[in-house]
Order: sequence, then C-alpha cells, then structure tokens
Amino acid sequence: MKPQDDLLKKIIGHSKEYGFVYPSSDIYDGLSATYDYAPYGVELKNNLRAYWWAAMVKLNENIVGLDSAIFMHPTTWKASGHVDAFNDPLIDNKDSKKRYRADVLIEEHAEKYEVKIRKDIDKAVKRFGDDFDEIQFRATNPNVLRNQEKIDDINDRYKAAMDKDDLTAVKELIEDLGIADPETGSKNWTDVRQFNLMFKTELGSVAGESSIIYLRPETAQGIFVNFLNVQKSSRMKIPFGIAQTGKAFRNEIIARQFIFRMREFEQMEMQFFVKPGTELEWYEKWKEARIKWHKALGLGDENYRFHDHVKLAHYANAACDIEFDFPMGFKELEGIHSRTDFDLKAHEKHSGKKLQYFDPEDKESYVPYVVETSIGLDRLFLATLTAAYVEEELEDGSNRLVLKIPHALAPVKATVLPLIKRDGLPEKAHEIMDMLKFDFNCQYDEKDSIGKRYRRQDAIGTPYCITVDHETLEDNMVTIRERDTMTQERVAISDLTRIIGEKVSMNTLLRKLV
RNA sequence: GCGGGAGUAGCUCAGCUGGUAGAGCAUUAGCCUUCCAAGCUAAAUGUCGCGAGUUCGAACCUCGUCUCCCGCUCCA
Repeated sequence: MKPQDDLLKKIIGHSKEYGFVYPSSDIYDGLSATYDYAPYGVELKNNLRAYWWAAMVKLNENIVGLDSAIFMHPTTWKASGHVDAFNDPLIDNKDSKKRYRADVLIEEHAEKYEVKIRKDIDKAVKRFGDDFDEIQFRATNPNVLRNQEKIDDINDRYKAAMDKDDLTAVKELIEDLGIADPETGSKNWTDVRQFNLMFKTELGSVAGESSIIYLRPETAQGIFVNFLNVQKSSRMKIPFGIAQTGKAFRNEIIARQFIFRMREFEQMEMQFFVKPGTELEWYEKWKEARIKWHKALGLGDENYRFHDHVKLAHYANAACDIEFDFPMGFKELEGIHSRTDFDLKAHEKHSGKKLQYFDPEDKESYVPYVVETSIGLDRLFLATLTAAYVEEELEDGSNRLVLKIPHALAPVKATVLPLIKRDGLPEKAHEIMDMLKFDFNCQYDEKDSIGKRYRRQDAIGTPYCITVDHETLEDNMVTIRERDTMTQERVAISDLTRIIGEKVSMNTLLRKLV
C-alpha cells in the first residue's frame, strides 16, 4: 500500500474515532459515499464556512449573501442545461469491462468520416493550389458527399433516438455502425443505459397530482434566478457579486474517496456580475484573490496549484481549478469559471423575463457576464485535515498525534485542566471556564494524567490548554500550553481572554487578505 | 455496472485440522496525585454482516445475499 493511501485511511479512522466525520447510517452498515459531520467536525465545517463568508460578504462592499431553496422550478434545470446535457447514455463492453458514453463512441465514429473528408480536401489543395475552393469542393466532390452523407445520417439517427429517449435505437446505431471498443476491438456491448445526474423527487403530497422536481445539482442557479431581485433590493451596481453556501446533490456514477466526492455535498459559490468585455479581467482578479484566500490559511503554499482548463464547458470562455495536494494527489478544490452570459440569457429565454442591467453611466442595458468562484466545503474540510494531520516524534522518542488545524478554525479553542481533581482545583478550573465560554468554544477535563489530557486535546486540534495548579489559588496565575510548540507560559487569569482572543481570532486570517 | 479487497468489542486485530470468542488500546468507576501518552484494581461492551446448507456441533466448510473500501467512465 502506498503511504498516501495510508494517510487517507488514517484520516478516515481518526475522523470517526475523535468525532469529526462518521459514516452515514453507521448502524445500518453505512450508506455509500454519504457521511455525517460529528461534534468536532461540524465546528470545523462551520468555521471554514464562516471564513469564506467573511472573506466574501463582510470584506467586500459589493458582495451580498443569499440562501436560496434547494427545490427550484423544474424549468431552471432545462435552462441551465442539466436536464439535457447531463443525461449521458452509457454503454459497457462485456469483454473489456470498460464503460463508455454512447454519444462519445458515436461521435468518434462520425469523426472518422470527417477525417477522410479532410484528407480528400488536403489532396485537392495540393492539386489545385490557389484556385482551390473548399466550399465548392465539399458541395461537389462525390467522395466528400458520400462521407458527409454518412456523418449526417449518423447524427440524424442519434438525435432522433435521443429525442425519443429510445436507448434501444442508440444501441442499434452502435451495432449498425460496427463500432468496436476503442481499446480492445470487441463489439460485445451491453444495452445502453441512461445515467441521471440529478436526484428526482415529487412536489405535492397527493399521488398522481404531483410533479417531478429535482434536488439542485449546483447552488449557482439559485443565484442566477434571483439576480434581478438581489440587484434591485440591495441597490447593487455592476460589478457586484452574490454569495451562497448550501447543499447540492449529484448522482455521481462513482462517488468515493471519503468526503472528497459525495452524493450530497456543500458548495460555497460566489457569482460576480460584470460588464460584458471585462469578464476576463475579473476572472484574473478572482483567481488571484482566491489563491490568496487559500494560502492565508497556512496549510502550506506548496500544496496548491492552478490547473487551467483546455476543454471548456459549454457555458464558459475561461476556466481553471485550484488544486490541492490531497492524500490521493493533486485534485480539484475550487473552480473559477468565466461563465459568460450563458446562464442569464438561458433564463431570459425560458422565463420570458428580462434579466438585464441598466448601466447609468453608459445609458444602456445589457445582460451581465458572470465570473464564478465555486469551492466544495467538504473538500476544503478534507484539505484542512490532510494538512493538519501530523504524527511527530518528540525528543524523548515518544510519538504524538496532533491536528495542527489553523487556530481560528479549531473546533475547541481552549481546554481548562485542573492539575489534580481535588483541593479546590476543579472548582477554580470551572470558574475559569465559565469566564471563557462566552468568547470561545471550551472544554473541561479532569480525567487521567495531565500529559494524557494534553495529548487528547492535540488529537482534536485544540490550540490552548490552560492548567490550574495549587499556586493558582494563591496568585491567580495559570499555565497556558500551546498545541504546536508545546511551550508553556505562566499568565494571569485576567489576561486569558485577551491572549487567547488574539491568537484564535478569524481577523488574523482576514487581515492577510486585504 | 464490472473487476479486486474486506466484514469478529468503540478502534486495531487474534482465533490452528469445525467443539457456540479473546488480546491490546479506548471507555466507565475507584485508587494514586503527578505539567506532556502507555501505574494499580474493577466493570461494561459481541445475534463473529445476513440467510440457507453440510454436521451431533459452524466465526471457521459450501452456496446465496447484503454492505463497505480500492480502481474505471461523471463531477465541485
């Protein structure tokens, strides 16, 4: 086993043991690719979300928040392209055990005829030189016409089959064309099956009177359909952004790798509306802003890299990912897309409503272009754990397992420990905790030796341990121990709120961004 | 969906050629009173994934089934 796989296994195990993430429905043997956030996990997740929200909504005057419903009008997904573009027909080869998209196989087959046409054209160019007229050649050359007819025929049949949802016809087409597995040459195919990306459910409690709606596969559309409402009620002027966090649902063909790829996941998206023509400028700005935000967390600059998309989605004119070095290697953590006016235009068309902005300076109306930043909160959570999980050997040769979670994100900020559980130390410790709990998530622990208690807090990433001893009763001073360095300092109880507050404040992170 | 691996205590696992379960860690209670884990005593915890078959007898053998994990096509 690779050590990297090992790390993921350790993180999964640690997450369950110490209360960060449990398998969903654990007592029923779990549910594939679904996980529950445990007591410490939910704190970390909330903190990550708060960091994102603050960086977007609090720090930018021209970004406002939104929390749109998970249920949306079914036409939304017609407009977004999810209904059509993400119903991929799939086919398996029985011999090679490989799975292919039927439409891709057919497309690639048609492509072969196009290649033949190109060859004929190239030959003709050589023969006729400058006098060559491609349009005329394509319209008259018998070879080209024959091949073009084949291409058209294939496309027509495919389109006709898909329009009728006739998957049997798609299989017949593959068989008629004699398409073989590109890798093995086998023509032993299974039936074509539909892959549905979106989860369906029913709106309306009376059977027969209900209509099918979908659980949203992305949060972005909730922003787009509210574009005009938000712009008007918030009196926003372009350029401005709308931020939203929330659950989204996708029936992945394969969903795995712990919380990296789940069927139910949480996105944090910000759609930034800009004047057409300025979108690539803003795209670059947001790329920069987002990588800065990531690096401010201090998980290690070397763990990040950009991956620019060469093949763009139908709605984008520029796109990249910010990848993180997960235990499985560099994988997408956040996507930044220049989505053009595709979505707003599509919603205009399907809703019949104008989704335009009147620019008071230019005195003209236009459909804004959109630059999207979209990050998976669960992936961010996994990235944080990946970087934080450290097994270190101490000077005395003993081992220590510590989660070096950025202080501002730690689920528990401070734990108060009486050195021994008598002589009034527990009472004093509780007093301190009662003082701190209004500002920080705190714990109290009196069980086991002091060293063991320190290690327990290390394992959940608590940055500060405050120890009450006999002297405390005399001088109101305590020992404060820092998680990463294990150094101890003697400080006054009255200074604790200030000392801890300075170190665990989210401001420390946010100030790095401006 | 296909291929591979695995299901025994909260965790990691042992359990021989079939004789109805054990260890370490963790947990809880008590002792000890200590500023960096692993001191002492005691306790709790299992339909050995599920079902059927073979057998006097199955955690173990046979068949079926379910679930999880890894890989492939989708994606944040």
